[in-house]
Amino acid sequence: MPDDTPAAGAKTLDNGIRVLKAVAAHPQGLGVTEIARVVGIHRTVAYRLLGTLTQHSLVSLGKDGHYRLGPGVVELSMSLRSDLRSVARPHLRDLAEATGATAHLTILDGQDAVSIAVVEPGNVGVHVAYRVGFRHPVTVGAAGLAILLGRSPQPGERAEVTAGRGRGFAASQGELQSGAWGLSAPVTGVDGEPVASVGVIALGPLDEAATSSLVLRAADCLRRATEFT
Amino acid sequence: MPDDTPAAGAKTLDNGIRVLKAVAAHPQGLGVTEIARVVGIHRTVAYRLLGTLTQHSLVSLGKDGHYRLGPGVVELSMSLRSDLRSVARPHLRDLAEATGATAHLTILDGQDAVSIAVVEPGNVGVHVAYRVGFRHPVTVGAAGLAILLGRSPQPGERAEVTAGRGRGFAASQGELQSGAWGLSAPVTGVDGEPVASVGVIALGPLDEAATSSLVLRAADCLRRATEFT
DNA sequence: TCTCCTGGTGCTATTATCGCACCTCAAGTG
DNA sequence: CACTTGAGGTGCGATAATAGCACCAGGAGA
Repeated sequence: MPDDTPAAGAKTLDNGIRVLKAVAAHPQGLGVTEIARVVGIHRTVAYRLLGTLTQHSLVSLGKDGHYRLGPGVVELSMSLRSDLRSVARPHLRDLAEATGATAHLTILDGQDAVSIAVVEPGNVGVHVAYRVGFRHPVTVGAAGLAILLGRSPQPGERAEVTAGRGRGFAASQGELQSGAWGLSAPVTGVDGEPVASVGVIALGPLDEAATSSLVLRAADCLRRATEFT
Repeated sequence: MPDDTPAAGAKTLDNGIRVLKAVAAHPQGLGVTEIARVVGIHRTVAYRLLGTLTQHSLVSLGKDGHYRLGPGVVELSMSLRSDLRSVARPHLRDLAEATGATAHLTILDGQDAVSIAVVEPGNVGVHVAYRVGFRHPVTVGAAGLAILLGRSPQPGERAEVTAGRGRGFAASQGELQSGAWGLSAPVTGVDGEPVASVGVIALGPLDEAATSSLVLRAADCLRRATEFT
């Protein structure tokens, strides 16, 4: 279902990554034969690939003969944007506590927006559970739109982007999840290029005036905190 | 330095993963030539590999021509032990709040222990920053020792393991980090096999009686919460 | 017992990969 | 300004790694 990419430069690596993603997509574990069928490769090929992946702890073989994702992947993801993320975490925490909503840091990847850090408020009983690694089109939802705010105006862009550019933040309601309200602001890098966006998600309408000032302040802190790198 | 593994089943995949890890190890970004030198492969090989990795969003090419880790890796790590992790998070949060120390969930990978979830207390000014994905020998530190508690007695095991088996938890002091005190308990799976350990890390001596009961209770909750899977 | 499906393993034809030569471009350097 | 040096990027052939076959072993179920 994912990865209908026709071909890649390195076939073996490509197959290996597809195997890895197949394993990741099935938390309950997959056998060699199943993996081969899902990925569309020969059983023995999958076998070898899994061996290599196992050596790197990217997958691990359970006693039931099923492969599951291994601890190596979190070691990798650790260092992704560790600068941005570690800098962002305290600000996200403050943001979450102050607004009582789920705060998140989202970056751009191609045509998608991907959340890379989420902090949920501790003092609120019910809140939006926003997952780290959640991927969605950048043109949908406040988090994505905020990143587009940081870019120079594009022909054919959504009206919300053009409108939000003056305000400095983007707001959305129910675009990614019905009932969820979002408000995000862009974080630009040293050269003014869009890097990411910070924002909050709540289960109901947000006080735009109060929330936006908090979000904008967090975005500003992040921008200044990362401009030394 | 890492990965002195002589050979793996699939050479191309192996090289690709090495490239990925090399990129991960240098958050400031690496050029093609540098990557090739670090990994020990030809420049053009690295080039192709990076192309494939880029297609899968595992790495991304910045405007400065440097490759950095891409968002795809967090998507992968999302689903690692998502059952255990999502179940554990609220318990870790409780543990962190109750003890005022950093709570963590650690799993076994070969001869190493790897932390896969960490919750830091919110109401304490200074606390131990324990990183997700931190890897260390399983025979060092309370987190690793606790996992060994869950296993059947091994010849030559550390005295602390044998001693701790009666109490049901392991404690250590300054093994991984001088000044850090740890206390962990094993989480066993349905078949009694060691799955992981939960514990806390603090900057000073822990009240063993009070802390251990909290940690043991968290471990018990986890054990029961995961036995349906 | 027999069958069927699974995991696992040598082995060779074939195919993907490696590494060379080559090009472009930008930054130093005389 | 010409020259050098080092970077990224690309086409192509020989070679080496891989794909897929045949085959073995074991467990579940009929």
